[in-house]
Amino acid sequence: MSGTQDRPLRADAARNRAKLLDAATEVFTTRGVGVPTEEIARAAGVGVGTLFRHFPTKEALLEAVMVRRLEIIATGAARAAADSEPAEALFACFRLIAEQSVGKTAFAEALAAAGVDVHTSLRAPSTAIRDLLADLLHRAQHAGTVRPELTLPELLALLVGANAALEHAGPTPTARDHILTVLLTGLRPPEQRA
Amino acid sequence: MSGTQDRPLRADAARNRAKLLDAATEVFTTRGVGVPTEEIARAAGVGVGTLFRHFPTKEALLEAVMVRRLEIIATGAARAAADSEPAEALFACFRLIAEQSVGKTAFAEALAAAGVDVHTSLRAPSTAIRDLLADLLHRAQHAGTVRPELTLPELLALLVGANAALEHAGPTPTARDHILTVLLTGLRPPEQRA
Amino acid sequence: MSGTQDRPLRADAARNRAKLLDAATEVFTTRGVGVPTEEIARAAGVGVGTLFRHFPTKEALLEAVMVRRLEIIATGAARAAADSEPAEALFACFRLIAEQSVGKTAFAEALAAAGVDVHTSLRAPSTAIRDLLADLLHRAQHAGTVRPELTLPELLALLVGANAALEHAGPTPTARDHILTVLLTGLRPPEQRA
Amino acid sequence: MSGTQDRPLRADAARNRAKLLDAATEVFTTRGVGVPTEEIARAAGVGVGTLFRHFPTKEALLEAVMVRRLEIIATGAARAAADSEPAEALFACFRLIAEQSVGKTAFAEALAAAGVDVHTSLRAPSTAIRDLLADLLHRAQHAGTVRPELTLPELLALLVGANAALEHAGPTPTARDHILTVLLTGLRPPEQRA
DNA sequence: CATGAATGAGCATTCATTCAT
DNA sequence: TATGAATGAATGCTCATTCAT
Repeated sequence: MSGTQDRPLRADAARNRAKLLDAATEVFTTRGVGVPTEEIARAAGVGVGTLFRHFPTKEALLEAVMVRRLEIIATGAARAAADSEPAEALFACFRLIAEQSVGKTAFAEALAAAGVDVHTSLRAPSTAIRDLLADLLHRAQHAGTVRPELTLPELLALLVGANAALEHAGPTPTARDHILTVLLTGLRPPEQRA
Repeated sequence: MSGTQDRPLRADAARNRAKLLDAATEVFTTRGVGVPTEEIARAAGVGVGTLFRHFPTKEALLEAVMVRRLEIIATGAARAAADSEPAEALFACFRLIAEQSVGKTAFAEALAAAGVDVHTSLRAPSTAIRDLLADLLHRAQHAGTVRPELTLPELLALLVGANAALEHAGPTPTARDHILTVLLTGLRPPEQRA
Repeated sequence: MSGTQDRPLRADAARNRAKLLDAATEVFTTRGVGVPTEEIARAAGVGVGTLFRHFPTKEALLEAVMVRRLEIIATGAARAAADSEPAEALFACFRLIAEQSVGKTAFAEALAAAGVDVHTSLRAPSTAIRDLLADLLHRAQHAGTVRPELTLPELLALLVGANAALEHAGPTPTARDHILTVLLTGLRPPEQRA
Repeated sequence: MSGTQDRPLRADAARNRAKLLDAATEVFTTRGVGVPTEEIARAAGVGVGTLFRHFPTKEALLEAVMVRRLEIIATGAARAAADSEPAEALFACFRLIAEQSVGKTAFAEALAAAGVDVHTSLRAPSTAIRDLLADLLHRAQHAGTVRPELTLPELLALLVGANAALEHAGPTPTARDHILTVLLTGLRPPEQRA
């Protein structure tokens, strides 16, 4: 269930991998993708060597960070899809993505890639999300709660846009609400009202 | 009226400056901000030395590129504001910004900065845009054609979002239209219809 | 007791640091302060990266070289002061400095700085030297073996001058002796004779 | 009378040459030999192009500056030699050189070169000085007013040393006097007194 | 296996010198 | 002829990646 099957991974090695992933997420998020690998290693409390043992490349590390985020989103999105009616679930997805992407335009780019090419390890989770959204979109359109002319790629683009807008809006809840309201209202067909 | 008063600039020097600005815009846009300065110089058909004579720093060059974009937007936005009623003008601004920002998340960040700090030379044009949008927003809200609870920062965030969404959507006109429609419809107050 | 407390430094790292210091001393001395850092790295048999890991700046490297020289001088001067009577000790200092400064006007400048500002790490050893010389000067003047009107700054200037003269005189022992004799005789008060 | 015979040099060209020489002397002296050529051109109130028309190389300019200094010294030294008895004339030379060399160890190096190789244009004036000093030295030694064992190279080295010492001592007249007194006294033979 | 020192290609920037205006 | 813009080799420094300890 967790990607490629390497041998089980010794307890401490697994711990280090996790520490690295956490540190990388934190550091990439707050200080950008430009930070030296050494910083990340330091933040994780390990040496660079260890970092490179777990992730053969800086890019691989970045990828792993993104995979994890995508998995969280996929899980959340699946839950939302099960619990609510389609348009509400879509709303929930916008929120989820926005939350997972705080401070992370670079991440949006990755999500963006969901529509096109991606590094292999991103394929699985992003396809999952994509399929789920496709399903929600169709169902909502059938239910007449989302504009019928919207295509999946357009919806993905809007998700990326939502992410960017919320990232730029900062943490104020009111602002975030207003922005999401605009987007969500816009998604509904003309004869509907929120 | 246009910043620091340098001497008029010799004909060829001006030509080179322009070539550099064009090349930088192109290269930064298509290949990101990470490209070596030498690439840009080469693309402009000049030596690195020339680049640095005109822009003392890579950052300064980036800034100049952004200033130019902001100025184009400001001009276009002003024209739109004069020609149409407020909500339509706002619509026009979304388009303008999206067009000027093709392939340019970094640029969106700059626009974003319109709301916060900026390098001095970005101040003027971004303030101009900001003021114009503030005016349009107020007028549209008075006219009842835009949701009354929206604030200027929120509108700016939505602009950034629109930019990101359109950038990700690619050049297909239909997709772009659908996306803008969603956003614009969402901006209108509940009792209005597009 | 020797400045900033870094961790003990791994064996090979220490070896490289030493190699760098030696190479830098040699290269700076024979070819001037203008040599590219790469030359120094090559001379030390390491990569540039290593050089910059040990000394964050070219200037820092130069400083380290000077600190070492000053420390050697300080040690030797202290020994001389303990062993001989003041005027003789002063004589010994002139020699010491001249030996440590072969081919090194830049170094003289550093010593010069003993009288004025200096980078922090040069402070300690240069102050030590300065204090020692101050003491020797006073004692010699009390003993009536050095001109009473001479001040410490003047003595330092003469040291710098001795250094320059000997550097220019080259290695011939006779010439060096003659020069030192002139200087030392000059230091004695009128009613004394060498 | 002024080195290589180029065609007479138009009035304004001559003026520019002079301005450049003055500016270079000033700038090299106060800010070191490292200053960009453009600075010097600016200080002279001309363009770089003009600088390079007059002096084909930065080094050539530096050389010209030194030649002029050497000529001044040579002239002064000649006058001193004519006016006073040998030891006094030597004293005068030390002063002269020190004055011409304010802030200029680099210059001392050049003078130093008087004893060895030199760029061709420095040959003439430095030889003149050298010959003059040789003559003064011999006469003084015959008169018994300078140590008999001193050779010309040693005297030159002492001049360089004097220059360095005075440069380091700064402008205070007392200090300069004390230093010169030490040196001059040291030059006298044991049985003499100042 | 972890560590952190070593490596060196890569990059921004400077500056002596040339050449179009 | 004077000007100052253009040139590009050279330099100090960084950072992903490797490897000895």
